[in-house]
Amino acid sequence: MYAEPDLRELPLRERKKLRTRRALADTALRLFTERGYDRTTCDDVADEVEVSKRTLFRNFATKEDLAMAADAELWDAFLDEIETGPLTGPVVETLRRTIYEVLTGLDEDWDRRFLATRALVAATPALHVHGLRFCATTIDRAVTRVAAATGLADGLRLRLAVEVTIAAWHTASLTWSEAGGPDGRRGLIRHLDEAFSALPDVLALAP
Amino acid sequence: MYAEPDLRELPLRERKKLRTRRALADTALRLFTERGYDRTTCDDVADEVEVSKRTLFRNFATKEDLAMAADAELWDAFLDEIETGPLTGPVVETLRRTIYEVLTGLDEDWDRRFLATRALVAATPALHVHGLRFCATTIDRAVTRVAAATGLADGLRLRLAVEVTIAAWHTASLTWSEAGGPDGRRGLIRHLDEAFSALPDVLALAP
DNA sequence: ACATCTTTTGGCACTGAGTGCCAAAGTCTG
DNA sequence: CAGACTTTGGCACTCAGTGCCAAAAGATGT
Repeated sequence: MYAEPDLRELPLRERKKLRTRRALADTALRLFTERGYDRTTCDDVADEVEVSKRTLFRNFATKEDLAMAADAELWDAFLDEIETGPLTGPVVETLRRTIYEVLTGLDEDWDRRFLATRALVAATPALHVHGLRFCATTIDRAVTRVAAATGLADGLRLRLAVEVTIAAWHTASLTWSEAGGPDGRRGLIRHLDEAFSALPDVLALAP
Repeated sequence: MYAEPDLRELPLRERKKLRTRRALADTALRLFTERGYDRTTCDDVADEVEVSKRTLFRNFATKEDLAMAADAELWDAFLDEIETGPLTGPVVETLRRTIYEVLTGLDEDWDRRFLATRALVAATPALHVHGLRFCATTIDRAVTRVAAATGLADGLRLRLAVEVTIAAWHTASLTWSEAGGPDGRRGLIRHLDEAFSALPDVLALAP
């Protein structure tokens, strides 16, 4: 569903639109990386793709969204999975499993783009925030979904569980990208394993 | 230090500047709440305070900062505390204690402003993100500081500890504000107690 | 192949956030 | 009160993002 079975089976119109969208995201990531996020305007990107600025902003609501398309793919897929898949067992464990499944189902090229995005974010304070945006809205929707599906009424505990999961994700993706993103998504999953297995002892962590 | 012993002891120039800053933040919070964040321009705020837009942006880097001045106060004080105070015992426990200390040391009026800010954020998707920004940059700086002070070299575990603390904070402040912010900061602290004491069992939370 | 309906695009003018610059005003020091 | 220093105002500017509508292009039925 998120792999890439979408190229030749769609009506021409949608195929073109999708191609434009990808060209925009790819070009943006490249230009932002080469010249810097702040020193690249949205017009630059639109020009390079030979598309009007208006079209760019119909595909991506903000410049940040344009830069973080890879993140959006991940979390969209995550929410899709959560809204359709089964939810049994401990919440944190379920969410963790879902992340793994989503990760392995993503586009071939996703690793590279995601890592490049991390580098870009690390170099761009203004973007730093928006990396969290996906996490935040995803948390909200995940909480709603999990509450509905499991009947867990304890809002505080449930939200805490989701937030802790995201904390683990966040930490893992950071350490992974700081290490240069070794071994693609398999490496990322290793860092996730590390983070999740570190969780139980975190409260006791002391100098 | 963050109470309010700053009114009559400062040179006139700084006193005025501080007053302008506060007027801007207060007026902004009021106008944003009354008319809505998106339907209030920065010029509106500047006009109301009878100050040029240029001055507004010398005091607050962005419109978001203007709206979330209360958050900034909290986290600035938190970082100050962390950079000067002692750091012994379990990291999460220390950070928790620091939050409590900072909370009790804040301005009289802080409760009201913070709660109003939460309501504003809840009503404004665009702001939703920036509430996390303080958390994020605070996490980074806190990690650095704690690492330096305790000699904890395990970046992953340390960051995880800080992130989990912030997750608890975030959850608590949300449930507190959703409950209408009962009992001011004492109520907030109760929610924090709840969140922190729920942490150990969160990994096992299941339907 | 053609007319028609629908979706997408381009281009333009506009709002609003945020910045650089410099002169004017205000504050501080002696 | 003079001169140093800081803050402010105002203007012109860049750039992100939007509303609008006409033109282009794909889809559909005959």
